[in-house]
Amino acid sequence: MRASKLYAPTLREVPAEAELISHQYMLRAGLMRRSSSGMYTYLPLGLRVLQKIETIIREEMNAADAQELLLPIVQPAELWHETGRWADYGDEMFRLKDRHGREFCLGPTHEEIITALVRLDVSSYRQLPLRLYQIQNKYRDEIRPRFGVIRAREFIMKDCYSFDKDDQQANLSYQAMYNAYDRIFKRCGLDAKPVEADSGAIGGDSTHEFMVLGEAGEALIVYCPQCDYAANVERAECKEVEKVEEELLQLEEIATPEVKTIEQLSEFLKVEESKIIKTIIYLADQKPVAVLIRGDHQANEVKIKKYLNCTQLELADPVTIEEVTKAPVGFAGPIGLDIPIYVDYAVASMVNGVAGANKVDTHIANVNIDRDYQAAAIVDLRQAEAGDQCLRCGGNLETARGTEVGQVFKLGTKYSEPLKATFLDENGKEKPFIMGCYGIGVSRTMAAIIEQHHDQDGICWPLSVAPYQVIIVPVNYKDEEQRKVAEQLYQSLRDLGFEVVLDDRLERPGVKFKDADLIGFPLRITVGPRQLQEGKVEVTIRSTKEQIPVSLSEVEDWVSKFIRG
RNA sequence: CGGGGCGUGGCGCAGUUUGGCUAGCGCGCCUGCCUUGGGAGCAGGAGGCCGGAGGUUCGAAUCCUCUCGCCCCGACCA
Repeated sequence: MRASKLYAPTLREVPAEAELISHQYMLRAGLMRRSSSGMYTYLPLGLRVLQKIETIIREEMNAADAQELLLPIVQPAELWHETGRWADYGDEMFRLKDRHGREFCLGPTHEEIITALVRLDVSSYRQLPLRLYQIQNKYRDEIRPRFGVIRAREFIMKDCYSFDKDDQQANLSYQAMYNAYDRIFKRCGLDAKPVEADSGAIGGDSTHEFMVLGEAGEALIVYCPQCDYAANVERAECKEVEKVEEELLQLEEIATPEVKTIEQLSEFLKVEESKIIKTIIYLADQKPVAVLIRGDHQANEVKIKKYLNCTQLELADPVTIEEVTKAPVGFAGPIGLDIPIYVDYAVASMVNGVAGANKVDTHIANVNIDRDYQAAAIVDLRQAEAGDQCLRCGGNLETARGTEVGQVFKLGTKYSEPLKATFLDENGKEKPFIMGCYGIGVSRTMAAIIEQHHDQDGICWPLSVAPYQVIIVPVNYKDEEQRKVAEQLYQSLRDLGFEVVLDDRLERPGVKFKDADLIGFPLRITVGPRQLQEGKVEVTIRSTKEQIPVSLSEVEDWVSKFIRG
């Protein structure tokens, strides 16, 4: 490709819309442009990167015995009614009607439609295991799209679904995908860490997320530096805490005018936040419940939701709180509450804690479980944090941020049962498929790669996903000798099957170097008067900025060795 | 949905508070000269319904009302 004809409009300045490095570089390097909030056009260079990533995914999926197909983007509402997700998905689903008034959605995911397909055509255990995947656009009307392609409303995803006859076989599918993901991300040059995760609305009992660690990440994870335990904080379990043996003191009301937050209370009473009981009133499927968390801990709504087995969980509004506690917001406490009280382990082990008195401007000291209030249950309800003990080895957990690039789920029969997708087993017995689903955010992976491979000058693409492998830059394209050498090299490298751009623009060298760095070609071959005198050109490795003079007769070999090893 | 901010040429911005005459600047773009190892220089030029609608006024980018779009924080979601 000749740079003079390449549609890669680079920008010198950072567009105001971009905050993340990856987002900025994707715009500046001319990989993509925004069309509307959360929707992007991929320009030729961006598309080439996507295709490289997709090729890696296809190779590994095929190697794991998955077969590619292509499902429709527009899906009928009926299928979603069968699983109940037409209602559950809520505003995040893009919905539309055809001219007859029939309802459809733009697929946010494809479990329903693939299960409906397989139930038609697969009826015997002999046809299993079956693993099917596609690379497709997905649509989710995110409440707030952000970070460019990382949280977009239209995005590209590889999704794979496995159908097995029993748990044992399903575990093999899960493991095969898990291993394939490891290889895929490695080949993309990504350092992706598998972490235990919560299964969320998709459902299922076991799941791992593949996280690319970095400041830009939206998810918080905890990991153990001593063993290989790693989990999303939403999922990470916290240990039961042993009760301190201490004398129970008498309840004592304390006037705390205008003291409403844990921080203020700790300051006011000169008491550590860990001695304070935080009483949070939630509405779980519209019914009020109280959750007790230690003052210095964070409530984990995913855990709460899961334990209560409710579909909706939200903080109660001030009116409800006053109704339930008979006090304004800020003075809720467990004593005398007549709604179910769910107590976190850490609170259950507290002795003589401080809590709200359910009375305006008042708190109570020396609150103790069982003696002063009854728990509906004592469970793990808080968010894990740095310094917590590792459940596996007892080490001290650390936290990190991560971007989720892939997730693997064991679904069980969550979809096959309601959709009546069954087969006959060896004994002629009808059984629902044991399913799994496995996603990779392809467009997001591109951004994640940039997050991990860039410097102040631009992107440093790993060879495996670079839009082109080499750029040839004649310092002065008008110079006859430089042009001749550059053109010859361009020809011979392309003949050898390399992906090459020739920068034939009549720009000054600085402009061409800046663009080459920004776009991030792994190799740059500079054809300039200095080296040419000695019959050489200069090869620059983008990632290290290393400059190597190579004689003209050896360039092809050098490049070949670098790229093909 | 709540809070905050922004919409002025392709990109980045000034001008808006205190209305005023041809709406500016930098970058990019076009033409010519010149230059060619890290975003050169000189000269000339193209390009703007000031997001949109309505209103106030002799006069609106500027004031008022409504509306649309975009970004950030949060709630949300995986």
